[in-house]
Amino acid sequence: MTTLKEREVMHEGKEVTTHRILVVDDESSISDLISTSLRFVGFEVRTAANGAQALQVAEEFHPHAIVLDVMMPDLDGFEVCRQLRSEGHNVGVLFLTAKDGMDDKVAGLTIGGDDYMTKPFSLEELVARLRALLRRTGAIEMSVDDEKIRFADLELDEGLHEVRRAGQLIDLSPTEFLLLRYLLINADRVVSKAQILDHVWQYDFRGDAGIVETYVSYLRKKIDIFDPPLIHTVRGVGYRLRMPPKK
Amino acid sequence: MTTLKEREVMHEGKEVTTHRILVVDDESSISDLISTSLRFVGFEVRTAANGAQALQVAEEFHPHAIVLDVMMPDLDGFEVCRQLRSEGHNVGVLFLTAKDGMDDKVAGLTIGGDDYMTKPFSLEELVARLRALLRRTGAIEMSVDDEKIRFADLELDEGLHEVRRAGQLIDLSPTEFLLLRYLLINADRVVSKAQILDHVWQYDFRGDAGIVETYVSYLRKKIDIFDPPLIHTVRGVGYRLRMPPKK
DNA sequence: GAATTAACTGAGAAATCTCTCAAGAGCGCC
DNA sequence: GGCGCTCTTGAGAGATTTCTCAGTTAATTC
Repeated sequence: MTTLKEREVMHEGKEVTTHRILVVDDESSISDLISTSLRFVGFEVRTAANGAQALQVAEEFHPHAIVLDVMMPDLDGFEVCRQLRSEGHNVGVLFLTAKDGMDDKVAGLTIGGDDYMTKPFSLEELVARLRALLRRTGAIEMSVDDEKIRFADLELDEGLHEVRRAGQLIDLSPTEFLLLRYLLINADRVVSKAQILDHVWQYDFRGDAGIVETYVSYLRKKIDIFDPPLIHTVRGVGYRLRMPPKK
Repeated sequence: MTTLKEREVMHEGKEVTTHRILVVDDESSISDLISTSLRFVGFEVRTAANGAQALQVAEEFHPHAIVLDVMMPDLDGFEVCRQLRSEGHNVGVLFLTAKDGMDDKVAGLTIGGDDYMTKPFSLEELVARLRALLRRTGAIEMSVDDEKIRFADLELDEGLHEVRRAGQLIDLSPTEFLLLRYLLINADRVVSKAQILDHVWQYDFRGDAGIVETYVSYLRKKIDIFDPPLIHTVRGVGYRLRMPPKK
């Protein structure tokens, strides 16, 4: 998962701002998972284990965005958010909610530039949503073109959530979309099925890598019926998006 | 197996950083095997026999990467990793897992720049993966060119997992790839079949050296149908990659 | 040059990996 | 609840890879 790094390389020469993200969750396994992931794609990350601490850290860290668990022992996420806002922190928040129980309270979370995801989530999606949030709240300025990932005649638009091959619109399921996105971000590089599983599927997925094969198969039927085929298997290693090699 | 040394020679004049690797495994036979191997290719190695000790050693040794057995009597590998990360050690981890029994827990191991291998593994592969990990986590800065090993008109690209002879792409099986890599790393030097067996095959392989002959034969059919032949037999001793001697 | 030893190669069995398909579970929507 | 859609899982066919073995060829020794 090297999204930001990728962009840094693509834009070499340009100055690249590193964005500060505050991750707030009382389960350390979750906040570790998230912060490791975000650090790796190039964000600067600070963590807090509860609401009070979150307010404290935000004070001096001035994050560009916050990943905030709704359910916490002391202040809940909503309260933390309210206090921050009232103190003038105008920061985008990506709420994390448990799957069930509070569908009602969740309504209204996205009215500002904010967003929310239910646990468990996929790390690919977390990064994508976080980046979208930074864009909406103005922390990142991006041209429309920056929202597109291109490879050969394949084009994935994150903003529009659209995929085109040779200009032709292709309808993908959410998982297919994430999978293709991951392959595109790692274009030309071999990614193992384990990597795909870890990044594209929800972090608590306990099935085996067979599902990746199935989805690659779906994807091929949708985007690789064109010429040339772009998804290549590297036997015993993984998959790779590439132009067919000039033999 | 002298990869790093090789590079040091290639880059003579340049200062070469030695990387610190922490090896953590409770079976001393394994950690000896690994640490001997890594020391030989030029890393600085420290070992720990359990999780608690690993944390302790990491504290003062500040490794660039950790080779970490998942299954250990006290803290398991995941926990060790979590504690390290939460203490701010931003270090890449190469997890070692037993072949069976924990396919489920394996999910999540490749988050960030991390990677994992199942026991038993091949030492060649361990080194290759470890180097890839150092590259990904930024502990080594490498140009794209450093990922290529060249000899004559033969070119092996580790990042792309590709081999070309005279510019022409050649498809190799995983074992063939590792074997060629080993020969390339030791270009111009004679390597015995025993050495090849020890480095390229899994460390618990119990077959005889005949298999090396078979694989050299496969390799010749794929890369040495060109002129000049590069894989030469040194009768009674081993094999050697070289330009044919001008008689 | 005959005997001996080492290396090469082809064939085939076994193991592994990949792809595809299809049945079934889960979910949201009407 | 019923319907349609997506996702999951498992099974089986097919392809590739790995390994062993044995006959053949090549090099070395005497």
